[in-house]
Amino acid sequence: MGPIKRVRLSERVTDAIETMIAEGAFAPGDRFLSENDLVKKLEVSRSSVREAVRILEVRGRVIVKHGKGIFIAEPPDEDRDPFTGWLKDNKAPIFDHFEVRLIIEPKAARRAAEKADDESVKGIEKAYGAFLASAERGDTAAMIRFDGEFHRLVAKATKNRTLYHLMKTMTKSLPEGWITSLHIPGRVEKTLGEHSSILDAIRGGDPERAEEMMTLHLANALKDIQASMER
Amino acid sequence: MGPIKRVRLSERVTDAIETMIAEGAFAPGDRFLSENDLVKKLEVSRSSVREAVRILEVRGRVIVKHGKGIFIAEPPDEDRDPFTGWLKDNKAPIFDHFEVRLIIEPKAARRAAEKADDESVKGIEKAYGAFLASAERGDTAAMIRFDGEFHRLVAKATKNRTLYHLMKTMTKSLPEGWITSLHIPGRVEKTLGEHSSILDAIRGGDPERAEEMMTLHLANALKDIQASMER
DNA sequence: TACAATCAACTTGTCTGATAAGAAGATGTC
DNA sequence: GACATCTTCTTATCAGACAAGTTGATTGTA
Repeated sequence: MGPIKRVRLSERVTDAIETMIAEGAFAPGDRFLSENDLVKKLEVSRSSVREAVRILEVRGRVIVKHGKGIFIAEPPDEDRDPFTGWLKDNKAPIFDHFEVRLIIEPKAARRAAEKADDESVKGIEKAYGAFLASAERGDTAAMIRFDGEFHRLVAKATKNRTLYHLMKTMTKSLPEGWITSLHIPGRVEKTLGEHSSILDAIRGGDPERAEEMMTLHLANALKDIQASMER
Repeated sequence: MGPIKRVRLSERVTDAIETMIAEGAFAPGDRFLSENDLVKKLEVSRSSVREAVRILEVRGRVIVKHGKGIFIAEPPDEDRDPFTGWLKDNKAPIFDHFEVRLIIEPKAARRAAEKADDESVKGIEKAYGAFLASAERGDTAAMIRFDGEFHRLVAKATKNRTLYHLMKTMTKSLPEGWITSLHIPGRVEKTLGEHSSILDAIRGGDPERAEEMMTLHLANALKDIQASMER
């Protein structure tokens, strides 16, 4: 074990406050504890509290108003960045999103079938299982999560970390429409079947089929989304 | 005119410090003035200075080290997304980088040949011309820039903004090795020839050839880099 | 001389206690 | 009821102290 990291008191106060907020006792817009309350509660000096509050203010977690108090800020649009940020700001047309994924993912599946080791396969199986379980209890939010996880792990199995991180970004900022796609009648069942085929191909080391199945999967999903949008 | 905005002293100190940094007397990594120096220079209390420094630290402009001082931070790599950030932090292996680009870019070139309008073609021609001019005067830095520009504009010509922004991210954070690739004897001339072929195919609306030429271009570049690394 | 321990002088980190100033409700006067 | 004042919250700033990390010079010793 290395030397323990000395952490500033003011930062521990920051953590403490963030924890309090995360615990849910305060809603955005609410007044938070005053500086003096925090001094008493956390038993630190006012300087430390003030520096902690400054930090949280810059981070956009609270808003401080002279004479009035400390207020909980609106939850910041998490994770701002050009690519991710752009995707979120512009609600990337779902067409564009699919066109890119239809280019990348079949090849990713191919490479995965060529290179995946036991551990990678196990991970993908687990994501598939989690998706299945979520589907059985009708938990759409969880399904979205594990669908993304499935695709990310396929990318990861290629051992190409650039590819993996790219897929991570793409699956974590999906365009509108994707969210509702799992509500399309039959889409969940098809997804399960298609994922299963992809998984089989990767497990069996069949690059050709892996690529083909991934293409099919994405093309089917796109087709269903298009159809549901036309109604 | 409305009521003037009361601005906290600590924020004015923040501005003052940022101005000092912007004026260029301090380079990234340099030690900045100490808290006491700032107290004397700006004639404010140490609390205000400390809060200002806290703000700048959270914003990533300075790094504070206990017992050592305040240091100018590396200019924040604007464009931070998990993907961009990861690329920069991890110096993506050049192999991974090329594998991904070999997947994406030929298809991008194909789509560009299908969809490019006159304006897009003109932009690509311009980037090609700028690369050529840079090559003639041996300006490698400019060549790298216009090479990236060429590839970005091809992606842009597809009208797929997701694809464009993705390519922007990739061409703006190139792995080690890329920079030196243009120093490989003959590489510049080959690049010019290959770019020219790609441009012709896009201009002529020949998707098949555009895809093929882009594949060739990237494969050749990779081959040369590999060869030069083995020496 | 070479080397190690000690010391002195910086630095940032934290605490205490004071005053200034904004905000808002209570209070008193008209 | 309308309005100015007062009180009591709040945050903002100040001043001065001491703790603790870092570094380089000084000193002591072999």
